[in-house]
Amino acid sequence: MKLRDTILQKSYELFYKQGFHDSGVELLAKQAGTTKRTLYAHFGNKERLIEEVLKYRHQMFMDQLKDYLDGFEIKEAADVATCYLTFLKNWTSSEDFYGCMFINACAEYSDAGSSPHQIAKHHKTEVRKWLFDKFEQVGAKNARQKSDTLFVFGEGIIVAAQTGQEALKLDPLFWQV
Amino acid sequence: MKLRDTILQKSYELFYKQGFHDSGVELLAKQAGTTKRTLYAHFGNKERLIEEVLKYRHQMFMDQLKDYLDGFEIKEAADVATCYLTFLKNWTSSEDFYGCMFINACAEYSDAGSSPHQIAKHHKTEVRKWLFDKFEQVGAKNARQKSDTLFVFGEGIIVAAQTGQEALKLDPLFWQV
DNA sequence: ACGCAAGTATACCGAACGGTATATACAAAT
DNA sequence: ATTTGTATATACCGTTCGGTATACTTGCGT
Repeated sequence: MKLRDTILQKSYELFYKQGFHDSGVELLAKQAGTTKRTLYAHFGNKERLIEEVLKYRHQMFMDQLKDYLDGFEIKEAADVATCYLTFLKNWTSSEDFYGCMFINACAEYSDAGSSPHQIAKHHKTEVRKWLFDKFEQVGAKNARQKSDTLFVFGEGIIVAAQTGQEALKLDPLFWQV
Repeated sequence: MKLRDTILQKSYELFYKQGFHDSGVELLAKQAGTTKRTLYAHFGNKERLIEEVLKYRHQMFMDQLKDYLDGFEIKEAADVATCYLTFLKNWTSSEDFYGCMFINACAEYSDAGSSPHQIAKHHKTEVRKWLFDKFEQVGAKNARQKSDTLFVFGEGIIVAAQTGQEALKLDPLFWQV
């Protein structure tokens, strides 16, 4: 694997676990098995590294989501919802779950003009769009309302898991309009 | 107003806008119109200040929620949901909204054993409990399921707003079981 | 065999970090 | 009138931050 990709991946892991401000460049380089000098040769500065890591994570997430959905037969609206929710369930209950990196990025970079915030917003917009397309593909009525409701609910599930809320009793049909 | 309370309030504002790691003690003191020496005399260290600020915010939030609900006549389950959702709507669309401070705290302190994380978890648990009580008070069926569904949905609305998702078309009856 | 790019190692920069020390000002309480 | 508590101002501690400079080594294509 290219060193650049190693830096990206290891930086992703550290940023995800420790947050952006709390992850120093010295440590980032060490985790990638390289030095600050090389890291700066590849990314220029920390801000650019963060941007690249977020784009890397976005691609990873969308690929995982698509791959997961390919394993199911999606025939109607209910399938989209259950599939997306089980995907999130698997993720949020996994060992190394520390919330959504993009939500975390917005928490650390509240300025809507900052690049981490913008990239995070873009990611969420893409997910929302993707859900809408899925509902449209199965010919669901009120696709926009269904997808937005499912999206918001998904965001809630992610955050509830991050804040340690367990044994949530949820209405399995909430998304039906 | 006591200086200690001024420090608490100003620290709350700075932490909320800039995050915890990015807010230095020097600046925190300056914003409160005092010095580091005095700040440390009151709170001992930054970690304790963060804890106090989070507890301060928790109290503020619960009070606001209760005050808001007192302005409505809650007769049935639907009233609880619409009231909570409009409360969130007002908040998330306000000028100085930078997400939920407790979610942000969990983003910066992913370690579940850290005090910011624990206080945040406690806060969410209290809100969840509060919603459950409200549904019970109006004699709603499946109060637990209703309250948890509403809670998760609320979390999603907060985060969706923070990540810049606009014009969400939501099913207004999602919470009905 | 050679040149050149890529990576390594290490020392260093100025600035900011959390935290402390010392010494002073001032108002209220006794 | 003196004590006491609270706040002030300022200088400083060691450490870490993001970022840079210099010099050395390695691997690969020609």
